[in-house]
Amino acid sequence: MKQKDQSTEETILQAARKAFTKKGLSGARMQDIADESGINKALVHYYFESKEKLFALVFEQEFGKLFSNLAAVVSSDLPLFEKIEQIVAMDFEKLSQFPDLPLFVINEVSRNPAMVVKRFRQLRIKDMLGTFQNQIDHEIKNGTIKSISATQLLINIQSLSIFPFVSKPMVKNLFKMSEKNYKLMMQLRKKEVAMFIINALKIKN
Amino acid sequence: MKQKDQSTEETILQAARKAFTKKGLSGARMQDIADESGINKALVHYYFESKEKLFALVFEQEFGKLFSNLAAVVSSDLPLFEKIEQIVAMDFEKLSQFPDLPLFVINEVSRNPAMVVKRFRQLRIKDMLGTFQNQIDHEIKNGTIKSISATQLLINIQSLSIFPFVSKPMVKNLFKMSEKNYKLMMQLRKKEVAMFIINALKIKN
DNA sequence: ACACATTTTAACCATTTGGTTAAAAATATT
DNA sequence: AATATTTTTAACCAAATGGTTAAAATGTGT
Repeated sequence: MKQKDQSTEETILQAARKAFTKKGLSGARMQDIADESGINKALVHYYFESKEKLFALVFEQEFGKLFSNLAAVVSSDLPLFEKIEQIVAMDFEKLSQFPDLPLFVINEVSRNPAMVVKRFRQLRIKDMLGTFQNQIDHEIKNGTIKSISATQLLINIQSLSIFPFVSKPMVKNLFKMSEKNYKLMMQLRKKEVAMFIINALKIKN
Repeated sequence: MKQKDQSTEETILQAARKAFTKKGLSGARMQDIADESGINKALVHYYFESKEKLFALVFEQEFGKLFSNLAAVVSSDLPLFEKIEQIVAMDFEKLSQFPDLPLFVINEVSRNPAMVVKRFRQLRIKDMLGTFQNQIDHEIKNGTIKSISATQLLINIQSLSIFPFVSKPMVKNLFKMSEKNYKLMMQLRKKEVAMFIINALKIKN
C-alpha cells in the first residue's frame, strides 16, 4: 500500500509498472495491482480502462527509458574512445537504477514486435548510425583501430553492458555469488568493460 | 497437429516445448498444447498430470541444452585463444539451432531462481572455474594477455554470443534489418566475436 | 469371442480473472 | 445548505482456464 500524497493515478501506474516488469503482461494480475495500490480493482479500470491499455502505457514509458540519450551520445562529436566510455557509463547507470528494464522490454518486443515499430522510427537510427559509421571509418583509415561496422560495435557494447543485468539470476547461481559479491563484480565490470572494448579495437604491433 | 508415428507422449512434449518457450509458463495454455498435439486436453493431464509438472520437464530439458558441453570445453586443455574460439563456435551453433532457448531459460530462472539451484550444482562450476582461472593466470604471468578474472571473461564471452540472439527482435527493428540481413549480420558475428575477444585480451606493442 | 488393461474423449467442475454496475462516499459548485 | 460532480467501493458477471470423471474406443492376451 502506497501513501496518498501522490495522485491515485500515479500510485496505480507505479504498482502496474512493478507488476508488469516482474511478471510480464500475462503473469501480472489486475487484482495484485489494485492491492499494491491499496485500492479497489474497479478503480484501476476507472482510471485506465483495460489491462491492455494500462500495460501499453507502462511499456511505452519503460521503452523510452531504455533508449533515452543513446542516440544523442552515439551521434555526439566526442572522440571514439571517450564515446564508448560514455555509452558504457550511461548504460550501467541506467541499468543499476532499473535492473528489470531490459528483460521486460525484450520480452514484450519478442512477443509483439509490431508494438514498437513506431517508437523505433522516432529514434532516427539511420542518422545516428551514419555519423557513427563515419567516425569509425575515419579512425580505421587513420590506422587507430581495426576494421569494424558501427552495427557490430554497437551490438558488442550493448551486449557487454546489458546482458549481465538480464542474466543476473543465472550469473548469481552459476558462480555462486551472494548479492554482495554480484554487486562487487558489477562494480568491477563498470570499469573493465569500456577498457575491454577499446582494447579490442586497438591495433597490435 | 502432429502426425502419429511418434508416441503421443513425445508429441505432447514437443507441443509443450513450443508453447512454453514462446509464451512462458503463465502465457501458455493447456488447450493450445492439446490442440497443437491434435488430442484432447484431458489426455495431456493423463500423461503429465499438471501444467507445472509438464513445464518443469520442458524446462529441465531446455536448461540442459543450454549448458551442455560448456563445462567440458572450458576446463579442457586447449590453448586459451583456441578455447575462446571453441566456446564462441559452440554457442553460435547451439543458438542457431535453438534461438528461443536463452530467453526462455533466463525468464524462468528470473521468475523462480530456486528452481535451478540443484541443476547448477551438477555442473561442477567450482572445478571448471578453478582450472580456467589457472590457465588465464598463467598467460597473464607470461605476458601474453592483460589481467582479467575467469568470471569476467566468461561473462564477456557469453554476453557477446548470447545477447544478440536474445535481443533479435530489438536488433532487427532498431537497425531495420530484414530476416535475411539479420542472418547475414549474425554470420559475420560468428567470425568476428572470437577475434574481438582475443584482441581485447592481447597486450599492445 | 471374451476379459482385461490401456488410451482417448466428451462433458463437467471449481477457481481465477478481466471487466461491469449501481450505489455510497467524498469533493466541488451554487 | 443543497445540488451536482468526481472518486471509490461492494457485489456481480461472463469468459477463460486448469483440472476431473465416467464412459467410450482401442488394444492385448487367452
